[in-house]
Amino acid sequence: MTAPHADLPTTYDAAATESAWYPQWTEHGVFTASPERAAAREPFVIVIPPPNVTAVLHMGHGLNNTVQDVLIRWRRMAGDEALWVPGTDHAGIATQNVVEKQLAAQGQTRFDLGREPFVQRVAEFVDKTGGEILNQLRSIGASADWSRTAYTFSPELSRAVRETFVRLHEDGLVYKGHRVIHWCPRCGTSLSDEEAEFNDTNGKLYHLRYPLADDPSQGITVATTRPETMLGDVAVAVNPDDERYQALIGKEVVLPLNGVRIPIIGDSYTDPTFGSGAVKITPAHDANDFEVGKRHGLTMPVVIDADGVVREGDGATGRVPDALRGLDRFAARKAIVTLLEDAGALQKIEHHSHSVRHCYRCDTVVEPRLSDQWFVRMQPLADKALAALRTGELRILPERWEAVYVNWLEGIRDWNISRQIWWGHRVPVWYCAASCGHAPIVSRTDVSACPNCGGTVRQDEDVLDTWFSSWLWPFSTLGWPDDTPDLRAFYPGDVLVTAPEILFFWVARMVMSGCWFMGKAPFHTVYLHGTVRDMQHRKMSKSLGNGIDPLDVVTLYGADALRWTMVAGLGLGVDVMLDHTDLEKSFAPGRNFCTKLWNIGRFLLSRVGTDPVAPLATLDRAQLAPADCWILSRLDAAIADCDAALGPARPAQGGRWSDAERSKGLRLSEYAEAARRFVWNELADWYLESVKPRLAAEGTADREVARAVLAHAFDGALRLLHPMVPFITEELWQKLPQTPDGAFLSQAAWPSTSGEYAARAGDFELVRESVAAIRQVRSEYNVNPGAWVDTVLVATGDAKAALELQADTTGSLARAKVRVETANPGGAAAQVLLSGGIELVVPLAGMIDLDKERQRLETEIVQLDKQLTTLQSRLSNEGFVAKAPPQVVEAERAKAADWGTRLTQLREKRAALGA
RNA sequence: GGGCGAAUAGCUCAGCUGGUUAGAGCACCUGUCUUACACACAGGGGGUCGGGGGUUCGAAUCCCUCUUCGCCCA
Repeated sequence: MTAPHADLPTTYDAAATESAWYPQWTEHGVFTASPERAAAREPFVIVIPPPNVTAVLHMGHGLNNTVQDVLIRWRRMAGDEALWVPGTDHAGIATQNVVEKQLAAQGQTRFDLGREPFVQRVAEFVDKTGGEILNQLRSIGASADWSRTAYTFSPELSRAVRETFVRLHEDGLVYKGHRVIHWCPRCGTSLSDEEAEFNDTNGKLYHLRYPLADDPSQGITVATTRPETMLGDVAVAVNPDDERYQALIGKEVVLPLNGVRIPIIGDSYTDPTFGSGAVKITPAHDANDFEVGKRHGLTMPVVIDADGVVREGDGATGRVPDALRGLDRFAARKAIVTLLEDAGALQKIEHHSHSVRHCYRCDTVVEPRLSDQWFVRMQPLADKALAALRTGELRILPERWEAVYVNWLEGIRDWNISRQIWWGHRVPVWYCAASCGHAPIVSRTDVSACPNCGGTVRQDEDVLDTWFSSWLWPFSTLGWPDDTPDLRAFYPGDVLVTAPEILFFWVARMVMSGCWFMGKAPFHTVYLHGTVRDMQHRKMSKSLGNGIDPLDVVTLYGADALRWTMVAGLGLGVDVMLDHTDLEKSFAPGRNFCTKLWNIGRFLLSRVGTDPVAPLATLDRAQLAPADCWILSRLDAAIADCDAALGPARPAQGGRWSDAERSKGLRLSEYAEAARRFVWNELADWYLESVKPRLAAEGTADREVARAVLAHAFDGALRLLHPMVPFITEELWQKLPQTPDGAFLSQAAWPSTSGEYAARAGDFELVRESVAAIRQVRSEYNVNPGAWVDTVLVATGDAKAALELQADTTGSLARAKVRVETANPGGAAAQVLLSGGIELVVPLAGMIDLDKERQRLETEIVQLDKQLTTLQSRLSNEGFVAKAPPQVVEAERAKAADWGTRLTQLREKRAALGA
């Protein structure tokens, strides 16, 4: 027999397939959404978490974007107008850092270039190297709508940022504040609370003794982790309820080293149980001290500058001894400790582990700094974001993150949005250079002259936090503030897929901005996936060197294998563990799955051929074999399982999640397993094997039925798998005889259940059970795998008829000559009791070991007897019968009857074998 | 320091509102190159559901407590 596709290689060539299909999809606009079409069907919208424009793809991106692609491909097939908006953000601090490093290599700083040329240089750098990650996403199959690629620093999105700033200012939510903020001396900018991350640090607690001004023989001891700030102390605070210190409130102490006299004050901020119970107050260098300072009207001398260097700043004249001036803050700490020790002011040093804020971009220890910054008043925004969750407009999966979200929003603090860098959206505020008295001008358009005096103006030097542009992403990418067709069709979106790390940075803020500016949350579901980790459960990172380059994986194993590995391992909120030292171990299962799928395809194409197959609907139902009904019912089950694992795609009613739906769906690993089980364990292991003889019977009507059912079942399998492994499924689908010319699996319909075959699936289950039992006997008796064995199935009635009809199938699957009888022939044989009273008899001439047979029966009898005893004691428990639901009692009774019958039969068999 | 969560087979995890003979994938053991696939097929072993109490006719599932981990926030 010459097979039409016999020339297909036995293993799948991922590289060739991937490079062939991706361009086909894009050329035919498969990924391009249309607002017009969205009028007639449900839109389904995902916006990408924009990677930094200079980022390169890592495993975290691989995971994140695979998940998004699975969802968007699923909904595209399901008939939604699917839109996945891709893009990047300009990553103010990170990108500026990169270019500054380049300059530093030439011995230059940005100040050598000046602001305009520097910004120009960064823009050129981004033009030249930026956005590469979007190309990399294509190589893992991302089906984003590239025609809508967005960038937070584009003119369009910049306009949205400016609109936002001005509108919030008009709403009274943007204001300029003077307070202690987080400052990164290395980046030279302020940071938001979220950008200043806590790191646990083994530090020291220094106990310093400050002598009383009017009696230096007495003093008060303060405990501090930052002795270098003592130069800027303006008070010592004690708790007013602390009896140890009450008498000292109102007295003055003298600061060692600079001789400044400062008061002892009472403030309940002081924790009597911490350290000595007295704390030094340095309002310019600690956010809490700043609040204390304000409450008590204290001065705020600055003794550390923007570079983290100790010197006399505002209000600090005479406070910094010559020996300390110009020292870096950490060098100054050492020097001051020595000086204090020499002065007898250092009482003791304790080990003290505490959390210290670090810059999330460069890991430098954050310096609290007193400065003027732009802030967003968050309370009104947070209220709306909380309401969105509470009303069910928004849900977060896994649900436990909802508590974290609520907790953060309830303790919301104002957001410092100004950054003292150059790469970013400049604050749209102008000041009259002539100081004519005109208030700062907050404007949507550039201002060139003071509206009051007509004099020149200067624009605020600061730029805005990058997150201040990305929090607009779900609508700025659709054209906002203009009322565009895209915005009308695609806002609000559906699902946001990201990692828990940016729940506050980005997700919560997007909800706020969406609710505030658009009146609706930007999505109904937040899906927070796990983290990619190595085998020691460490996060993959460049610095640890434990990363895996997704592009290496694509080269070695294919994009589909990468995607499969991600999705199959992705329980809800569960981390994905990968071995960076052994890619084979990590990705072989994905590749193996693809190979399996490929070989099913090869088999099908070689045996089914390319001749047209009858559509399933045209087949005479009476012609369907039991195996046909079985596999079609299994396909139904797989479809139902996949749907249940993935969906619902959106809330059923009124855009609000009901309690029943709220936690449902997005179980990607369950989806993967349901599809895998169907393809591998049902279609390949059973149906395909059972259908071989039928396909070999050239020219028969039954062959045509088998061809049609097999082609249909595989078609369904490919559809179910496509969102996960798009390349190989498209390649195989294109080869199926029933695939229409010019169609793409990427656009084919997601399958739906027929519900038609389940009732007739049971007959083939008899075969499966028989075959499994025969194989087990063969294995136990070490029957030569190639040898055919005689077997007898003992059954009556419908079961007998069904087994007779399928005797050949059973035989070919089990390598057995199968007879079906109404009575047990007896004699020396291996005997197995199947369900429904059916018996399997395998008379292995000369091989039967009676002891072994007795042992097998005995083992089963003992087990069943034990279980039946437990069951019967439950049934004889009056409490159980009286209080358990009737259907439960009924089910247990039926089970007991069933087990009882079986136990009797087993005992009869054993008796027949003799003692 | 405050809050949230998790502990189920060697590993990663399912097991929803209490009633199954406690499951899956991978790993492991045995056999097999059976003409789609050894990146495979067939068979098999493996868990007193972290410890201790309690509620209940009945607990992996609910409550308390202890232990150990993780995450978020200050």
